[in-house]
Amino acid sequence: MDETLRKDIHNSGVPALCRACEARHRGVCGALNVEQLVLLNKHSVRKKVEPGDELVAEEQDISNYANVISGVVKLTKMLPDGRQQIVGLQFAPDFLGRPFSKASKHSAEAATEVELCAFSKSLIDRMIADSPDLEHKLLEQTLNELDEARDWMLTLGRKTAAEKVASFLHLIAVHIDPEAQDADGPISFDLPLTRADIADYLGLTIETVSRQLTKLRKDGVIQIESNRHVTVPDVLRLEERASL
Amino acid sequence: MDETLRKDIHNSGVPALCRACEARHRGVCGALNVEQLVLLNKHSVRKKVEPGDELVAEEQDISNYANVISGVVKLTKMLPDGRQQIVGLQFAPDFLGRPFSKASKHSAEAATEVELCAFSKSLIDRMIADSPDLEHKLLEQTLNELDEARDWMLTLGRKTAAEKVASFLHLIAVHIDPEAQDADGPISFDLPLTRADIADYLGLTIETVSRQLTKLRKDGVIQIESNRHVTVPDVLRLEERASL
DNA sequence: CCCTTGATTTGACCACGATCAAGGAAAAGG
DNA sequence: CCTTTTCCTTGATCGTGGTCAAATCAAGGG
Repeated sequence: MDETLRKDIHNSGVPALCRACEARHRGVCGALNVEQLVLLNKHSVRKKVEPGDELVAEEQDISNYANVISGVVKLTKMLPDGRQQIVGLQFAPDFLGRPFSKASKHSAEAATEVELCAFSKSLIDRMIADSPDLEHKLLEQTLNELDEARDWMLTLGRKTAAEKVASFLHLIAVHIDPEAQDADGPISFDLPLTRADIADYLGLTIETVSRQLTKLRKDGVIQIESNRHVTVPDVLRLEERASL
Repeated sequence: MDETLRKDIHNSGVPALCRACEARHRGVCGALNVEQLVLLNKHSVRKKVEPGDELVAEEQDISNYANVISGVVKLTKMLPDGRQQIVGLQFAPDFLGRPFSKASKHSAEAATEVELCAFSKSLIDRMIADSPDLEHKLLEQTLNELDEARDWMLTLGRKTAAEKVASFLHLIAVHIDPEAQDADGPISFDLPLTRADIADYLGLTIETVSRQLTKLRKDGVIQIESNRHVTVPDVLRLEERASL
């Protein structure tokens, strides 16, 4: 009783769109009070973008930030001659943007269909300046991204192709279903990336990715249906293959 | 006149050790007021550690943070079977530590002789909690480290051995002498890492690193004296070799 | 239904970087 | 000083993963 009442009070004034939004619960918006939420909501817009759509180009000036509501965004970097590397994946409810810097150091592109909640950089920058809670939340997310980036450096620098592909599948499995970490039942999910994207994420070619997936399938570590849907009967076996 | 007077006032009360400290000017201590500086100084201790000394072990609980005063610290991760990857290098006046997490996700080891200014985690954590400026500074450093990590992922995933070694030399050159970025005169420096460390940073073997250094030397891109001292006559040529 | 288009798989071959092995050079210790 | 140890270089050979090429599969569109 009291419980529900308090919840109502707490939600009163919260913009409708925010109420069910993951960004409000686990993302940066969780650091905002009702007043700030209303203000931000007034200047934000929901967008749906298609796979392949570019959100921010490398070196481009940033005018907007966004929260990922659903889907997967890939952050990529390119060498002058065109070789490409995916340097990060952002899932809901990650914050998308680079505070305190005018230009982005990498490009951001929708890997799947993506829903965004976009808002102006200047407004957030102002809110950051006078809301320590928001800055704290950003620091936490950034530290987590740094940890993930460094984990991935180990994968890129020292693992074999077979281990890289297994590591990738494990990473996706865990991100799609955080419970999968230590579940012993089978888990299954759709790959959010094409073979070409997977190759760019792992520093491999698509042929090698394909061959290693086939190998995992033939060895019974995974099942693949229609190229995108993957089932992992035993996460522990996958982890072994990934040298985790 | 007025200038120097103000400076005196500004420095009055500042602990002697901090006055000439880089961490105070470019590092996190720059975000502290005199009072905080005095408090921190009272609970901090300068240490000198030798190359190879381990500062923080992987998975170990963290009880201390530190500023790097001089020298280079390498952050490393290891696979169960012993393969190792350096996931970051910290130079003065970088902050060393992982706020908001009990255990470290990587090990930290002195690559050269290193001077540290160490202080207790709990004190800093409390100072962070009520000093938005400090948290802001930490966020900035973390964002920069994230950018660097992602830059390096491109190097690890997509560059050839030759390009990796050139990229490493360029990175060190720029870190030792930030002006080197666009200088056209020759620059020279001591390598802070052994061949083995360079290999671990680049995801290569020491043999390959050695061969590529020899190649760069024979091609006149660099000169090497007594294995550690490197001279780069033309930074632009090095950048070309690094595919920057 | 067939044709087009793009994504994925598979095969044959090759090269880059790893591995194995030895020798040389520089620093450390007696 | 010479010895020992560590670090670095160089050479010979091997194998993983890249390259090139073709076949197969899946999804729309006419």
